[in-house]
Amino acid sequence: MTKPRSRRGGGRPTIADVARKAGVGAITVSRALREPDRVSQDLRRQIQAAVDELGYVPDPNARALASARADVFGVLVPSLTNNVFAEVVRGIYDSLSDGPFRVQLGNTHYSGLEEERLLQVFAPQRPAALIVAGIDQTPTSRKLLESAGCPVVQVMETGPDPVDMLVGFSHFDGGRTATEHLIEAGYRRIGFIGARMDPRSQRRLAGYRAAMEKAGLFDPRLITTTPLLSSMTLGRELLRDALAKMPALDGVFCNNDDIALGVLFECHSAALDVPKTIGIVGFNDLEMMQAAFPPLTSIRTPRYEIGRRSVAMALAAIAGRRPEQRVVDLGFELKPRESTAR
Amino acid sequence: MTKPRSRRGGGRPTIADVARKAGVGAITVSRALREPDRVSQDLRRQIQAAVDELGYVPDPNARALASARADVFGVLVPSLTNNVFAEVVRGIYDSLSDGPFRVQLGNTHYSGLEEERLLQVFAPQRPAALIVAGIDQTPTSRKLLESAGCPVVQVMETGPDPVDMLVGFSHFDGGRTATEHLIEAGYRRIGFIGARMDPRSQRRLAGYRAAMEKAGLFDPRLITTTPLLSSMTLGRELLRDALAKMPALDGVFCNNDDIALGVLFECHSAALDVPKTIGIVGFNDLEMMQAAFPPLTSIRTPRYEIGRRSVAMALAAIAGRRPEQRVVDLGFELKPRESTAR
DNA sequence: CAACGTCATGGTAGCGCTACCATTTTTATC
DNA sequence: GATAAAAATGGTAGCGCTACCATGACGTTG
Repeated sequence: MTKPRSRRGGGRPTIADVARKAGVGAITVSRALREPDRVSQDLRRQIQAAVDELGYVPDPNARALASARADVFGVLVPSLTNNVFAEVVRGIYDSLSDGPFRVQLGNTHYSGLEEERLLQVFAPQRPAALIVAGIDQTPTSRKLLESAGCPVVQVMETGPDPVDMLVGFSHFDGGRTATEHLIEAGYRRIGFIGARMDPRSQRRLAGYRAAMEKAGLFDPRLITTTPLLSSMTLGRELLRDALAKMPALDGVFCNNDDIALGVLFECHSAALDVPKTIGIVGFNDLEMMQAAFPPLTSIRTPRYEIGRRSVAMALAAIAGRRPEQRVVDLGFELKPRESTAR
Repeated sequence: MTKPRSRRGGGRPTIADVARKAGVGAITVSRALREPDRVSQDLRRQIQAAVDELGYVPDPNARALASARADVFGVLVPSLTNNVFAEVVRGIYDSLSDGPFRVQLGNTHYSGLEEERLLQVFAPQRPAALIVAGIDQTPTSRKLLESAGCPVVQVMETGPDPVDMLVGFSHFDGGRTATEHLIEAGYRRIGFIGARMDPRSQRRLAGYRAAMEKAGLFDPRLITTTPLLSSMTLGRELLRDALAKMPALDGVFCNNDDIALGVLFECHSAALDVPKTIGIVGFNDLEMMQAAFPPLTSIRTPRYEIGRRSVAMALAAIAGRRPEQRVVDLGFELKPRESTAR
């Protein structure tokens, strides 16, 4: 009969059990697991054997309490269903899956207040790092991030004044490039169609406007937006609205690919030839763009790579090797396809 | 000058600080926060005032260690980018956002081994509940779930033998209903097109087969599948394959909506009239189905509701009110649209 | 009004781990 | 071979919280 376990806990082996079995001190077991280099090879082997035999797994809660640091990456994104963020999150998970870190994901619903609330929930956990989407945090959120006491990576955009580190690309340049492409292809009355005009969409719109003004083509009536959440159905509706205002429209730069696909379907439905009568450009270049008929031109954005890179930067900072480059611009790529091949 | 803080910890106020300020014992503060009913109104007020003044937030790690139970829901899904699971996850988050629970999300990549690994990571945290997608766990995973010591909800499917609780719908019936709809609409040489044939897709295929056999229409050459991850591009390719094998194909039931949309584009590209020449049915009824041209028939599945319901059941079980109904079938709904309106 | 139960509150002792410091052992240096 | 420096190991004392049990104040019952 074994000594009865203490009343609490689930009877799983603890570090003390391992230490006893291996004939060493508990602290040595702890070190062997976390900093193997600091323990002699002999003991390391003994300890590993004891760990394997007992099936010992460290308790992350106890570890977090004792070290005042949890092996958790806090991640805040505005949406879980938007494919764009889903891929960033996937990049983060893939980069973290073979290490000791867990992911704590929060959904801000594009709301600054919700972001504040979530940061307040995350902070007491003392996460190892924080990854947040966007650079438009409220002052409160920014303070919370600055005082989090861990590496912080803002993602999706570039900008001048990161809280700590920053990985993304320029939405302004993306919008401008897309619009210039339409202009070069010979389109003239080019509309902007956008839903859920979050800050990044606003910057794409600004890029659109810059390109249009430079070409002497700008007209405010070319812009059709809504604060509603983006969807393909909305893309169809918005194109109808745009055509009602501007029947002579001959091209559209869409806020994102969902809208673009809706626009394409509306063109089919109204028997408007793409690309002859109307040219279409989307944004993000989701997989569906090249599968569409006709294939749709879009701006490919490095979403997955942003996820991977943000983790790499955070891990480097945790390891004390803060990257010299605190702002990383991963760029984007115009993918011209039939929808703008006049 | 205040008494210097202990060397560790970040200097945030602890429960002892609150207790001192409120003039009560620490345990009473703990109770006031967790079970307000067991503390007199007077003390409750005093304590609340002290909490507010100090800005006290309980340390979740310490709490988890002391109570051998973390306020964490472990959630395992096969994919983060598949919109279907994204909506389940969104339902889970929305149901949990105003309570004390955090979410720990794991991506199994449709792999049983990965699922085992993740369960082994989750278990030591002593989560409050586990939500896992599917009913086809490996024996090891099943044992891990059974011995997790917390409510377990399997989601997305119905089935006879849940680990604990189960919320979903019948994929077999869904596949059969979709196929019967095509048959009733007058289609005869109805193909099945599917990618990434996970267990749920297999059951939809079985439903398709049952309907086809019952109508005397089954032919194995009508089935075109691939283990590759599903995408719209793949939908286009698979329809080409299917037509190469069976040029007389006059309808397709697609594994999921991505494939269906790819099939639609391929039809446009090959100038095949939908629904006259070919009828198309998808599965899940993502938003894009009704926005497509022509709008695509699909089987609407209660993804968001599955997420909500699974949390509701888990919370009830945590509160000691285990639902009498351990298996909940949320059903599905055929959404007939133009793509099958011959 | 004694005996008992119930309610409100508090003290003590951990939960399982690691930071900090002390001690011992080994290695490098002259 | 003495001395300093570095490496390896361990003991102690918490981290901040809650389970468990004890206490005292009240109300209820016959």
